[in-house]
Amino acid sequence: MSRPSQAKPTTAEPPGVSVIQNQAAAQAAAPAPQQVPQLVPAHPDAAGGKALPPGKMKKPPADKDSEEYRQRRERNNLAVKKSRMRSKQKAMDTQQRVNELKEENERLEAKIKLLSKELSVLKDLFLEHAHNLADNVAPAAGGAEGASPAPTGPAPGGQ
Amino acid sequence: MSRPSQAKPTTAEPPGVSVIQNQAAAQAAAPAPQQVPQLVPAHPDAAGGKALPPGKMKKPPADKDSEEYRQRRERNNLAVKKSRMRSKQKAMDTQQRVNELKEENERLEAKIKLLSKELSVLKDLFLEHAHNLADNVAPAAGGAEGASPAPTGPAPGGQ
DNA sequence: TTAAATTGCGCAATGC
DNA sequence: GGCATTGCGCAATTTA
Repeated sequence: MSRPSQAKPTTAEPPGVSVIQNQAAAQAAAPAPQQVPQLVPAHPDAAGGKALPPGKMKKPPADKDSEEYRQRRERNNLAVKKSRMRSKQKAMDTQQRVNELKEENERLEAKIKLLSKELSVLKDLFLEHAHNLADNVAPAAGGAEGASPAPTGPAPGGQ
Repeated sequence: MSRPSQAKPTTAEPPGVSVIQNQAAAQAAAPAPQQVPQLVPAHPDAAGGKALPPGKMKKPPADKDSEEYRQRRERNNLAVKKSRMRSKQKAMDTQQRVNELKEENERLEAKIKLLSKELSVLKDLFLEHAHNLADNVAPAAGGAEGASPAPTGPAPGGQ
């Protein structure tokens, strides 16, 4: 799970409240409040003059103590959480979709099987009838003409 | 791939207190050294005397300078990467599966449509033939011979 | 230009 | 004891 010391309500915390402050508060009773070691990376622009539209370089490295910095961080943390939740939800939805589609496919296959069977039966009937006609109408073959029902057809219709 | 030299300040924290720890992330492609304060919960054993099985408490606070610590971290980072890659791969596979199933679905539906049509045609032929029989056979009670229309069937080929 | 969303990454807790 | 998962925060990037 996550950090035990961090009380993380499912609902988003009110804007303007820092998580770090929450944690600090959580152990406020404990002595020796620690201070954040702050390392500020060198300003990127130190190297060469950027060829950008006049007037503005990149960004100042964002002071960590800045109120605005904390605010941005917190907003981003929120956004990240949201994004991740969505991502997970989407994954689950996709999985579910797979299941649904699988089911649907089985349904369709069953239907195909049924239709095929029906078709096969009808075709057999046709053939049988055709044979009967042939036997009755064109009795060219010498022999009994009235007795040749041809009981079972050859079962046409593959698939 | 190997970690760039990460200068982590020797922030030795007193046991039993939360502290903000620095974290650095750097990539070869995107060199952007970041020093990120991270919250570390207090050592759990700090509170009261724990009644645990003999001889073993939980863990020593894991010296961040320790060689073994760095090794563990690095291994874990590797494992995390691997796990995440798998996770993403799985998600993509699932998505692909959805696509395949959708395709299959369409195929099946088309087939059903075709079979239905064939069936419909055959049934119509049957009906038509039945009518013809009724028309030809009913009025003349004599024999069942005479004109037998029975045009050649459309010979619907399955598949 | 700014704010939100996404993405890669490391840390730590926890599961196995 | 070690790898695998998971939640989380930071920061760089991308998108709107």
